[in-house]
Amino acid sequence: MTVTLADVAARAQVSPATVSRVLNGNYPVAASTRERVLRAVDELDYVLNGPASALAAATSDLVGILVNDIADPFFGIMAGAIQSEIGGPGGRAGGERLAVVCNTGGSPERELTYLTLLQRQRAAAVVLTGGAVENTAHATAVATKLRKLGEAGTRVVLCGRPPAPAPADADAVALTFDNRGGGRQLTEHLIGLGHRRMGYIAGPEERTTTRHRLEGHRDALAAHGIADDPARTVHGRYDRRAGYEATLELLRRETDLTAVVAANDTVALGACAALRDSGLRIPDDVSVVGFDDLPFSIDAVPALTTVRLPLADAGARAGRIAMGREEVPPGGIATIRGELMVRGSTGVPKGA
Amino acid sequence: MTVTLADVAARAQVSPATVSRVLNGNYPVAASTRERVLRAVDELDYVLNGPASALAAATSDLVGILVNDIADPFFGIMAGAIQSEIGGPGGRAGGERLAVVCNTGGSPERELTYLTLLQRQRAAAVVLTGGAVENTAHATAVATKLRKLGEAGTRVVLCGRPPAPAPADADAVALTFDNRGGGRQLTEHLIGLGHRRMGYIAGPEERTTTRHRLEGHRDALAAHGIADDPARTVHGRYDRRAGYEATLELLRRETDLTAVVAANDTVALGACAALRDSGLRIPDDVSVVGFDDLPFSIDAVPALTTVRLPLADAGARAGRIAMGREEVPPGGIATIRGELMVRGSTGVPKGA
DNA sequence: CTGTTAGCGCATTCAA
DNA sequence: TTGAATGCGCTAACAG
Repeated sequence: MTVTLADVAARAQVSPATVSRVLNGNYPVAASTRERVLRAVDELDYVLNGPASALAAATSDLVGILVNDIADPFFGIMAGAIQSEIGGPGGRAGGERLAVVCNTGGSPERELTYLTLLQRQRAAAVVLTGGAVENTAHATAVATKLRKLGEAGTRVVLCGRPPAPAPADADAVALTFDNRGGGRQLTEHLIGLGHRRMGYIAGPEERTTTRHRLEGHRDALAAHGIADDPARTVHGRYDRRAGYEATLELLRRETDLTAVVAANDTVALGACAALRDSGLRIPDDVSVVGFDDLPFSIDAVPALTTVRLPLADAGARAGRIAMGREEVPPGGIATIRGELMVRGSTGVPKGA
Repeated sequence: MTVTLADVAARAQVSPATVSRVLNGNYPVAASTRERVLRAVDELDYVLNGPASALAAATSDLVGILVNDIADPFFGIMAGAIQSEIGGPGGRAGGERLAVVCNTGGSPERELTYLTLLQRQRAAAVVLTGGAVENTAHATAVATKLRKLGEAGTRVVLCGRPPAPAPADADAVALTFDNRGGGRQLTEHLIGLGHRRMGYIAGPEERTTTRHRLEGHRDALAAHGIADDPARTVHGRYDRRAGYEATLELLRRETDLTAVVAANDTVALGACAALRDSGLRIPDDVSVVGFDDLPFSIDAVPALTTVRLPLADAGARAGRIAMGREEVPPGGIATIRGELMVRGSTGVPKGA
């Protein structure tokens, strides 16, 4: 039936252990012996049995990557970067690690379920990307789960997510984005241009990313003594449609907004469409800003003013840390700042 | 140390076999017994050992998804859809299945490597998305590998990729996009508007998707007696930058093009940027068309005329077929047509 | 450097 | 409906 290690050993006239050593390349093996083994492997077209290997070694070569939505480039870029760094050194089909991408859809239950599934697989590492759900019960459950994973030898890295609460501290490394600072920069840019009446399209409630970006916005308002009118904030999903509808809603509530601050670039695109469909010009009538600087943002017309997050770099770094190939930042936490990209979608307000 | 099946069995006062049966839900177990077992599982916080389970059962709950680039929404959307369909009941131990996303970057070697890795994991199914590399040696190698996977019980589905050559026929189901038809539609739309001098920005050579779309374009030209000037075709990667540069190159070669046909939407965006930077207006001076209808395409200004591919539907269907939850199309092959979306980026040529 | 010996934790016969 | 026994294929001590 299927070829096993023993078959290879027999053909190469060595013991199974030796074959294993050659395949894993972790022990010294005589060159001639290795040669013989590899030839046998080739001749028999042998493929290692992953599960058996994982069982015996008590660790697998799977790396879990949790994302909210893999169809969203924000996550796709990070996932791709992580995956590019988890491969091992071994050129041969040894040393390679597989990325298990888990789409949580932002659901706490699914997040937990996937974490359990990854625990079941004895994943070598787990990287959680993007904002966390802000729900104490859930946060605790996740932290507990992460601690258990860590205890079982799974390296845990948070990428673009704030550090988990205490119980997980010990193990989990966190690369977090400075969403608050980015939010502040964007709104300050607008204030600097002269804007005072700005609408804010926030992401879903109970999400750290949503809250931090919004807080940055409010920080900027407060710093400049601008009243924060609650009617100017609307919550919605992180997608184009939400941006479109939220913008219409904002316009309905207050017709003389001079700027719209969107929770991210995708939402901003929806906002632009809504403004355009409402007969408003960008930035002449209304300025728009996004967040993330996804690849398509520069191609919007006018190009989107936004905050660039180094998603690929962050993902790559998370991947290396997950593989123990990069030093853990001091305190296990690193804050990654965004960079304000001023482009055509923002200008001085109409009256100015 | 770690809790095992035996521990649960001891606590529930049953045999390990019974616990296994409860967990897999495939055998009849008395309700009261099941109750007791589940309670023990909970109390001990037991998590099944995936590798052990996979070893014993000779099959895992992993599903491989091969993509060229997970950061590209084209693949992200399909991957997400596939993943959403591979869970569900009918499965073992919880019924959940994990998606192993493999980024090949379009490299034949990596494609083969990942296929081997998936084979090693005893993956329950493998879905290959996107166009294939057109290289006889490689195609044969892949086909051989797919056959082996199929023989080992792994279900193989191609999604957005033409059927593999003969050796794999037997097992692999293929959901292929009608790239040729889509390409033809786009160019015919342009010809209908009066265009005669069209530049074509193709994807990388040796890719089925590239070839089919280009052939569709040429079919349309031929059908209307328009000469196919080789100087009007430029090859490049499937990204924005390639579109930008290829467009500049086309403009350099021939200054009076009235339209640019891009290999896909991403490339089209780059083309739009290049045209704009060259002082040309879309569609007044030059019309532009893309392919795929990715989410951002409708937000381009002007909105992109393109061919919509039902990526999510196709992915979902591929996922269901991979799980044996949907009937295989007759002959194992289904062709999925795209839909022409006429939008603002195309208009009558300048002279007309 | 290489072989021998034990399990890793679970699913599944076969009996009962 | 349940239990006892067997082995899935491999790795990791421990010798030699």
